[in-house]
Amino acid sequence: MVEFRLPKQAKLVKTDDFSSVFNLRKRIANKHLVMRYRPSDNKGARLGLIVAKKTAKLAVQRNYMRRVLRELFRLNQHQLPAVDLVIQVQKVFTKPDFLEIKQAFESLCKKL
RNA sequence: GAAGCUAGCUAGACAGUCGCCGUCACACUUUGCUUGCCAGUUUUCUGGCAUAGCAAAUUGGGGAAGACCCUUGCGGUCUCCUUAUGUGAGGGAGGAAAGUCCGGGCUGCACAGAGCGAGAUGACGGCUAACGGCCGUACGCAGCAACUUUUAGUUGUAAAACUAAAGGCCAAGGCGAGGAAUAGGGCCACAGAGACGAGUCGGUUCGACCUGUGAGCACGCUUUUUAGCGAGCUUGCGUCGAAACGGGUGAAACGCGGUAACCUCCAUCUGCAGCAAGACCAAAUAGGCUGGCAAUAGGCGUGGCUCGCGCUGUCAGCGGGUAGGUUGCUUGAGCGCAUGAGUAAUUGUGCGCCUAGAUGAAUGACUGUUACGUGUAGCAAUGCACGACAGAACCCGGCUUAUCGGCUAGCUUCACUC
Repeated sequence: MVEFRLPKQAKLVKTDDFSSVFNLRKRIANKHLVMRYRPSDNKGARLGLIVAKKTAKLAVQRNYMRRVLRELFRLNQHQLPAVDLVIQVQKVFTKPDFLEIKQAFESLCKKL
C-alpha cells in the first residue's frame, strides 16, 4: 500500500531551507515552471512553492496554482529522488490548462 | 396582471478516489494510593466495577535545557520539557473576505491642569460603543413613468384613437461637504468702459488753449497769377478743466451682490502608534555588568627615549536581546426565533445555538451524473462549448468599488374584476 499523504515534514518551512536550495544553483525549467533542487539526506522529497504576486495579481489564481502543484507533488512524491525541491511558477494557468501543467510537471520530474 | 423603484435572502446539487487544518470522544501501557458504588463480612478487612484525582516507571515522536562517557562524532546514555500516534464523530472562506476611506473594541507608550497649533465634521430631531454611518422631518436640485397642454402627421363622415417633437406638473424612488458674507482679508471666468476703497475710458454740453493740423470764407503782397506766401474769422480733429446723464453687457454695476469646495470666524469632536500591537520561554554568535583566578610580566598605542597613562587573558554567574517557539486567537457591541416599546433606525425580555483560526500560510485537486442559463449546429430529438466578481490573516459597525443569475417582500402608477 503506497501512501500519498503529505504531512508537514514534507514541506520546506524555514528560510534556511529555501536559501540552501537557491545557493546550489541547480535549475531546470520550461515554459510554465522553474524547478530548483538540492539532494538531501532525508527519506523523501520535500517541497517548497513560490508563486509571485507578479505572475498573478489575484489571490484566487495564486491559490489555485499552489494547490494544483502541491497535489501533483503529493501524487508523484514516491517517484522522486530524495531532494529538496522548490517550484517557481512562471506563467498564469487556470483550470482548462490542467493537463498541460501536468505534462510539464512530469517532464521536469523525469529530468531530475 | 404589467411597469418602475427599494430592501432582504441565495451564490447550482449529488456521488466517488486521493489529501490538508482545527475541535471533541475513545484507545494509546502497567503498578500503587485516594474517592464512589456493589457483594461477602459483627468490625477490621477481602474481592469486583467505575476510571474521577495523584504519584511512579515504561513505549513512540519532537525539543532549543542539564549531566555523564569516549571512539570526539550532525555520537551514545541518563534526567527534564512537550506532545504526537491510531480510530470515529463533527466543522472548515465572502457578500463583498477587496479598497483601507471613516468609526470603535483590544494592546503598548505618553498624560496635574490649561493654552497654542493641526485635523475632521456642520439643517433640525433621534439611534448607537462610536461615526463622516443609519432613521425621521423640513428645504433645495435633477428627473423617468403616468397625467396634461400645444404643434405636426396618419386613420376616421364625425366623436376620437395612435405616433413624434416641445413644454407643464412631476408618484414611489434618487441626489445634496447644507453654520456664519454686518469680524476681517482674498477672488469673481466670458461679456462689458468699468468687477469690489473706487476711479478711468468714450459719448453729450460748456469753458480755456491754439506757436499742432485739415477744410471753407474774405483780405493783402508777388518775377509761379487755374499759383505761392502772409496774417484774420468760422468749423472739425486734438489737449486741458467742469457738470449732469448714461453705456448691445452680466449671476451681480459708486449695492448693505456672489463665493466659505480660498483663507477665516463660530460650534462640536480628536493624545500617538498599531496584532510585524503586547506578554512569556529562549539557542548559536558578538557585545555588556559582577565576582574569582592569573599577573604587575609580556604585547600594542601615545613618545626621540624613560617614567606614566589607556587597551589586551581565563573561568563562573547575571541581565538585556536576535533567530526560533508558545500566547494574543477567536464567545462576540455574536447569531436565530418569539414577543413588548417606537412612524423608523434601534431597543427590552424569554428561549435556543456555537459558526474557520492558517502563519513559506489549511479550507482542496481530479473524475462522473445531473439542474439552470447563454452561445452554436440541427426541422426536431439532441449534441458540443462556456459558467459573475472574487480568497480570511486580531475582531466588530459602516462607506465605496467589482459582480452571472435566481427567489421573496414592500411602495408607487396604470389596467381588469367585484
